[in-house]
Amino acid sequence: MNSSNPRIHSVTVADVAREAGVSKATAARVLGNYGVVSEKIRGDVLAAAKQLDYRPNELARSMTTGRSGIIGVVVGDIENSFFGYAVRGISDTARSAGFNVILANSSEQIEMEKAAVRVLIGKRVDGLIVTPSESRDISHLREIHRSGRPLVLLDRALPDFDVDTVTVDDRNAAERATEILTACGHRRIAYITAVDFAGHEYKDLGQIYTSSVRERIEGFMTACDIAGLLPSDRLIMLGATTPRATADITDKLLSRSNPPTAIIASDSVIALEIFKVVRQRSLRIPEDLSLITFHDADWTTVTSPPITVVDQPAYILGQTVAELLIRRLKGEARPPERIIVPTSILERGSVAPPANQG
Amino acid sequence: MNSSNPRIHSVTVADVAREAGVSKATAARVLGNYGVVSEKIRGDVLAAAKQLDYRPNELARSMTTGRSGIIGVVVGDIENSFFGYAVRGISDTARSAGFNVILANSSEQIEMEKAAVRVLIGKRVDGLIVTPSESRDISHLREIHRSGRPLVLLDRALPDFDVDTVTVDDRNAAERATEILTACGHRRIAYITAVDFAGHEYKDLGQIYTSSVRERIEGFMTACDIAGLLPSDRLIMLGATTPRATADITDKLLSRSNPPTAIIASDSVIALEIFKVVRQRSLRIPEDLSLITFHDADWTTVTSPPITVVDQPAYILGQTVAELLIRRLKGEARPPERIIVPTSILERGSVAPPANQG
DNA sequence: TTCCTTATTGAGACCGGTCTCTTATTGCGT
DNA sequence: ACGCAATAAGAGACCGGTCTCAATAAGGAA
Repeated sequence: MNSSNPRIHSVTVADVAREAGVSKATAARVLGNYGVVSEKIRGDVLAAAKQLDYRPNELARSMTTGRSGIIGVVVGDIENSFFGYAVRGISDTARSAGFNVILANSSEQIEMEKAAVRVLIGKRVDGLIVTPSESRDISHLREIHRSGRPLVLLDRALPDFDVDTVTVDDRNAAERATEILTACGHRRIAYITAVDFAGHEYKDLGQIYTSSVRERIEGFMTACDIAGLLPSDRLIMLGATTPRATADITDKLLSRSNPPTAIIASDSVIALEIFKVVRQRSLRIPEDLSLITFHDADWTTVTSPPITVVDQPAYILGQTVAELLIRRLKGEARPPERIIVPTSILERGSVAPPANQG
Repeated sequence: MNSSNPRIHSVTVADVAREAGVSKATAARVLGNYGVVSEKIRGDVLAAAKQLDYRPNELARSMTTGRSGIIGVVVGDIENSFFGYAVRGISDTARSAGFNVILANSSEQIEMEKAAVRVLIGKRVDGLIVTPSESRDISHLREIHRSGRPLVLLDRALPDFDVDTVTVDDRNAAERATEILTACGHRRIAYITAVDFAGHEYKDLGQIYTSSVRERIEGFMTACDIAGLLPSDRLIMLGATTPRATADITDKLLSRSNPPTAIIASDSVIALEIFKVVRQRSLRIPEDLSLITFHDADWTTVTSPPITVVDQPAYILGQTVAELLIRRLKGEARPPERIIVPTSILERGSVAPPANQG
């Protein structure tokens, strides 16, 4: 990056000091708002600063103080409105506490996540908020922690990593959602999630390295078991990472000789695609297929019928995680906390008893 | 912010140099990847760096180079998915060119916009991308420009401010959208926008300080005039800044003795609210009311009927604006460019001839 | 009036990099 | 074998702030 950028010369404390006829140290005291300075001198320096239009260089300030006033945030996918709200919650909370936010996207890929963390550490962020995309390889997270920088996990807990964490009650939510379906009479239910895995075929939980996904699947299976569903009628589908993939998965599912009578989508992006496929096949919701999705996305209220959702308070989640981090940043020392934010299920019109069939 | 944070001591070039038994300058050369160093020494230094787990301090690097590798972005409202896509376009483009992004939200308020710009300048961003919320007070933007930092305007042009700008063809888009309605037989049409103004009552264009809004209104009015609508039947509504306000405006509009037979919404957030109010009043789209909105939000395809939209290529817009900025950052000197990205209208099912009435 | 305490201001080191300028080596032509 | 150019490594200044410590001035007690 050999730029011809002719180094922008900006006004420094030294310039202001000269203009005001005081030492650099004194000018710095006034401008940096620390130490003690007489009222007269303060006035002089301020006047000089105004005169020269002085703007503090936060970079230089950060260098000496060791504090950058920046919080690094790594999320899986900003395009997903769930994360959008969460990020907004983080930003608002951070700003009102005087912090800025640098955002990075991992696309749910561990390598991109590691790269993002490396960059943020390089930028000397004061602390990090991460949505870990895997629970297997967390060396980079342990490293953050070891370096003394506060870290808070968002939306996904890591079992063997004891650090501040804010999640929703995924297992319970999935269980309750599934229960609604089984109570309604559904005996063959699919759960579609974005987690990918070589082969796309679900075999057992050992494959699943993302904690929230894992918990949801556990909740789903628990509810299925309680209702006495056959294991072969619990259809767990992985790999809905793109609209195209989601459509293919849904298509395949609905083309079976014994298709599921209900589907649970792990996020609203997936649900939207499912909805489109269903409509394209001229199936009716909820008569031919019941649908429940995680996240109360805006579109779920304007479809016909509106969609029953697991409402995750994304904004609050972001707010909470930011507050936790900021408290650490302010020096609060306490054992790691794991906050679980409750969800609620908003029953709308997308669930009905299945049409009777084999 | 008196933190008890015990300054995190990190490994520096000096530490690596000592470990490798070379001078600081030499270590810096291999670590910073500049200058010439013999292969042997390079190996030694790299080994020492690995050994000590050296991580460069980007802050310090930025201080001397004067370049931070950060692009500052100020948008009106990240929650609006239009901006969401645009920001994603910016981030992706920036990252692949080696830049990071700091995001700030102005909530479409000029004072917050100014504050955001001040903070970003303080952080010594290399360049800025701004969605100006007003075209009246742009002193802070002129200042950025004067300071030698590249600035590119996104989505909204500023007539008297000649700087790189990327917008869509708002005037034309609005005119075409309106034309679709008039051609269909509509004679009383409302245009609802988020721009606020004391009194909320539209009087004339002189009130409108946001260029894209202004252009759209101009396009709207032009099409109405061509179709021979009475000026009093061009209903321009300001102040749809919150869901609540939008609902109120829509309610008031539909409660008139002579309600409009068609509505154009200036963004998808507004349209969503209009849709909800319409449905709540048990009116049918398009039989009782035609609706067109700017921005092809995901929900517009899953309603019954799906909504006709002005498709603004938000991601491309973001990509383009970032590319323009990065070219400047790399030292390209050329007269300011104003790029206008074309939009297209996706005709779906929300427009039909009005039921005949007064 | 003299000494000590307290309030201000100044001088200069430091943060962790980059970069210029020197100095010490090495290699090549003749 | 000698001189000169090219190459590699070292020394130290600098970026723009913060912060410690010393120096000076003013005020109060004895």
